[in-house]
Amino acid sequence: MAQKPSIPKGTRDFDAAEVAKRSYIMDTIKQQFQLYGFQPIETPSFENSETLMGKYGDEGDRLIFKILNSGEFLSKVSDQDYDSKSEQTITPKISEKALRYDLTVPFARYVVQHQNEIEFPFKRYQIQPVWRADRPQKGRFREFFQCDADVVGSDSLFQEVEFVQLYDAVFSTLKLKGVTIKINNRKVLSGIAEVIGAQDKLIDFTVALDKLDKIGEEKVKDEMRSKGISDEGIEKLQPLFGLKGDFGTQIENLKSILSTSEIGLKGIEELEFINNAISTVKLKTAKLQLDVTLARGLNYYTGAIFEVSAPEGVKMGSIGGGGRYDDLTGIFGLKNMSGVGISFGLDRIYLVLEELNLFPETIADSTKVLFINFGKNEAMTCLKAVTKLRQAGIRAELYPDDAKMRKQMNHANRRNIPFVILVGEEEIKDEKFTLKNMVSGEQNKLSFSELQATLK
RNA sequence: GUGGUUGUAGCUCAGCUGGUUAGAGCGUCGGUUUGUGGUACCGAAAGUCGCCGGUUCGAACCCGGUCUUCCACCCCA
Repeated sequence: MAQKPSIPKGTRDFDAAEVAKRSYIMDTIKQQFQLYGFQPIETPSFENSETLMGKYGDEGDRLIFKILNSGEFLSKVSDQDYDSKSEQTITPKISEKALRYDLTVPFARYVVQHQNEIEFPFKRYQIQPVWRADRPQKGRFREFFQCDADVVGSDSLFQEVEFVQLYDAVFSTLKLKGVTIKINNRKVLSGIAEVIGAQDKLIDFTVALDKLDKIGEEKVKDEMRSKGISDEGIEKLQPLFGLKGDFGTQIENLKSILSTSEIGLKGIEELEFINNAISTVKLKTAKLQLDVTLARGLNYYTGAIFEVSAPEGVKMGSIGGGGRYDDLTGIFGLKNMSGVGISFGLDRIYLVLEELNLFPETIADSTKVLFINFGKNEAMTCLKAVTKLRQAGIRAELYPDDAKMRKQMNHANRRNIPFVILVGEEEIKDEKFTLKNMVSGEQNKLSFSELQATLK
């Protein structure tokens, strides 16, 4: 046997059942997006490198798939650059395009590029694959789908409120109960950094803080020290590590910690507004939780930060994330355009639904009736009937070969086709069809109109 | 990018401290049953033991490299 073909690391093939389950999730998300007034757009799978590079930090640049130029691209590299063997020097000279890494940056590019045609505030959704040159592991692939909804052109916090509702609506519709929508605010994090005298180390500080529940208080402090945050600053953080309780209690504690920070108090005010609004309209099944250690996300979040974690007991990274980014389009030259958005991780939601057995049984609808093939003449009669049934909207097919009955019946079984029809010499003579129910085993000789009525 | 792990028939996996013709279950194909499936019984086909190299009289098994799988770290959906 020849060497078996394969697909690249971190990619997958999907069979019919998997496609059906994925569509079920996608359709649910799409339906809610539309219900909330978002319009679909699509962007190319690859962008100009400069659109993507530098938008996700150094770590992100490493994970972007670069596309090699066409033609004699090496001849454009000078001997000096070539000899340098420096990836950073050579890559831009041999690669001018890259696969999209997420949907947010291409969206920002889209908004800037089409700013004169867009009616603001602009609400769009986008469901497309993205690629990351990451090492695969649980719930992490090199090709995966993101389902994003974003609004640009409005500072209103009602947008944040609606996104919390949208998360709740989608997961409730998917019957995925007990998800936690974690929320934080970049301004609160900035305020804390300010209070401890580490404004300039905001990213290092937040990345360390984010690991609190994973590596524990002491190691977080170690990491902060190693990044150059002073001991007295870390001392001031102490109340933060013990921050517990419901939304309101945490808010009150934060107010005293941040009492001297204008920006911190602004962040608290925003969180309070969102929480109050959600308390008023109520969520169906999700929980909204304030998590001051939540600091993930990209360098461009400026206000709210969201992350959705799977119900307790399911080992899975976040199944959604998002936030407010005041300045994203600024990178592409369009100022004063605030945006906020969220993303659903389709592939991870799939794994969670699978693990909890939450997919409906009936999503994979296949052929309803299979005509058994007894030979050319009989098959011709069947073909006419198949054609008419299809015109009536009934999924019907004819077994293409006059194989042994056992084989044909087995085929119907394996594909879960609920009915077969047998047409032999006798049926042709009587102008009847023998319909067999593959579940009960019962069978009847019917006229075509009776047949059609039964299958309808 | 770092560390660990996995690879044997179409699928899931056995295979002892290296030792003759590498096994099982499921599936496939054929038969019992030439127009009646799911059950049962009988039989058959099917593997360069991931790939390349090394050690050895002898390698699925030991060693090195490489690819792949899965897991953790970094980071993230």
